[in-house]
Amino acid sequence: MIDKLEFLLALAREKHFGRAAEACGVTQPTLSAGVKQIEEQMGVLLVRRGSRFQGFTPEGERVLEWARRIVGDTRNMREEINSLRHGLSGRLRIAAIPTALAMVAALTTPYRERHPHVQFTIYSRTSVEILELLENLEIDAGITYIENEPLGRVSIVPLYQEHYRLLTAADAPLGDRDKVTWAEVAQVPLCLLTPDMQNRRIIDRLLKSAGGESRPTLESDSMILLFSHVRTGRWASVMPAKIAETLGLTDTIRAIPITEPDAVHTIGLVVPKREPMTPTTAALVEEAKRLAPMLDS
Amino acid sequence: MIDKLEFLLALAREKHFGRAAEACGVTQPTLSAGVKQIEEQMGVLLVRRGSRFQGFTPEGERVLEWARRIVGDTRNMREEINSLRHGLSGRLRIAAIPTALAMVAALTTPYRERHPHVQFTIYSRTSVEILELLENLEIDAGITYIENEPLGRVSIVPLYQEHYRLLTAADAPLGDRDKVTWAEVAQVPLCLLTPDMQNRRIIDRLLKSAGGESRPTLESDSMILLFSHVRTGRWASVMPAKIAETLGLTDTIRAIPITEPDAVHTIGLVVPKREPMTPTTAALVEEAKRLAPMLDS
DNA sequence: ATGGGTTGATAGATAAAAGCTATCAATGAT
DNA sequence: ATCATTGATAGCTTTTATCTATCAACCCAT
Repeated sequence: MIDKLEFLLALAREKHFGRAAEACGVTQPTLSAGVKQIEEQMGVLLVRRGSRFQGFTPEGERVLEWARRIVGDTRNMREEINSLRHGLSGRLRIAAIPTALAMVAALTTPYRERHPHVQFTIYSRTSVEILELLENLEIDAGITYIENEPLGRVSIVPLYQEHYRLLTAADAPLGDRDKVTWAEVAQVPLCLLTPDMQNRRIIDRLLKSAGGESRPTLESDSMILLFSHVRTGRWASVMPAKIAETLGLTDTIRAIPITEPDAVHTIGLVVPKREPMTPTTAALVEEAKRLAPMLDS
Repeated sequence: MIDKLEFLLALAREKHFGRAAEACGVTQPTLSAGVKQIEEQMGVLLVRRGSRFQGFTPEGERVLEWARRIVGDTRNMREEINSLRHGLSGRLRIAAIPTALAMVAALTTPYRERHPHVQFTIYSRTSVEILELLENLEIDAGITYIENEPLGRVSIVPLYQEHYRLLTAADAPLGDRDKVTWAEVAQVPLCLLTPDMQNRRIIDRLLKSAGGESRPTLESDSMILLFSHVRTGRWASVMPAKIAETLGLTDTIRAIPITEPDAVHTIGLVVPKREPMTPTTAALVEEAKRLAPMLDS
């Protein structure tokens, strides 16, 4: 029965019987039969079909919601019992927005000290994708912007505020300043993240409200790429302070605080709201709470 | 898998492989195999055995906790989908303490007006039993004392305060009074519930703190029996006002308010704390909230 | 229109599992 | 010592799950 519910979850993610089957490690007829069996047990059609997958019926959406919970709890049970025997172990799957990647190490390093048998998988994803992954139980925790998160579905631990820096060569325009305003930054050609990233949209908004406009000369979804360009001394970029510091400043490249406003958005750890959590996730939340006061200096 | 978890729940209730199997509608070897299979999947012994059932291991207790949740959610899912198709239907199982039985009709009657296809099963149980039944998913709701309930496990809707009455013949001692004190009541020989009932223990406490002692001339676990004795005119009893009024007063039998203190304990509806609730249970909670202000007059 | 490519359903065979009956071994009580 | 209770085990049967192979509907591009 629980396996069948997993079929349903896979189908919701993949929106395709064949791929869902593959993801579950069964053949397509098996998955089809499984879905049909749930439908018979419930006495309702759950999937809208018509020679191809066309989404779920309203009843299907409800069953899906329950399935997420039931399947999730089953996994949590397994993990908890495992932890009782072997201490914390298993794999912790975390997704973070690119600008937060640099601080993940601040979380994983002390975690690993305490629980050496836990393994990590870290994904770099957009904030929207992170929420989807959380929904679908594909990750255990996300690190992302915590403003306007749908409370009730997730638990949140605030970690730090994003302070922005203008990264530029010391001999470039504005390169000699101790601080700059967003209005000034708007005059400089920038390397920025692609517009599907929330960080980029935030920067766009800040530039716009300072009377400027966002016309980046270069876009990428990789912070490394942006930084490597800045490092040549010929490009400039805007990055959160945390990642700018981590990437390492040379004497020729400066990270200049941008003010008015100084900090706007908060980054936090986001985990599925479910009591009790898995022991590994609970430990991560503990670690985040421990870490938070040390970050926001 | 879920069936196996149900085996475990049955075993926890029945504390006996044979009876648990019967309750699940399978044979004893089948249930034994099911339990063993979960143990293998978890990699831990869950049940302490030794030629007979000896309870659960610590891991077993944890699995049991999860099993309750998972099995409960599965049932809730089924019921919710059913409701989407047929409107509210099914059976609502409620247990109430004896002194609250009289007011159950105030809940079920308007409920039935709104949802005619829902059937009821009402049990008369002690407050302790009610909590056990709730734990084991054997009832959907309880009506009991809500003081010192373990919050977190259950949701509570207060319904009314218990006001006590001395039931006695008009021509018996105290029979002519408009109100009496607990100290005075302590002087009268009474018919009371058996000491396993919380109501009795409450009355004992009230009598004791008024300097009296509880030496009932007659004990029973049935309110009907107590009342029928009072009705002969030769016995007296202490009952909550609600049930005294419902049982019907004659001109020879009076229900005299007992003061100092007047009311102490609150009766409420208690349902498993789980979001979302089954639609039938949610509707019952609604009904209780609607009813509560009308009761406490 | 028509043919190739995709998608999910169906049929038939086989393997896996779940369940039953019958029986046994261990334990406790009389 | 004997008997009753309780849960485990063995052997067999039925049911369920899954696979491979194939089909029908549909989409799209020519």
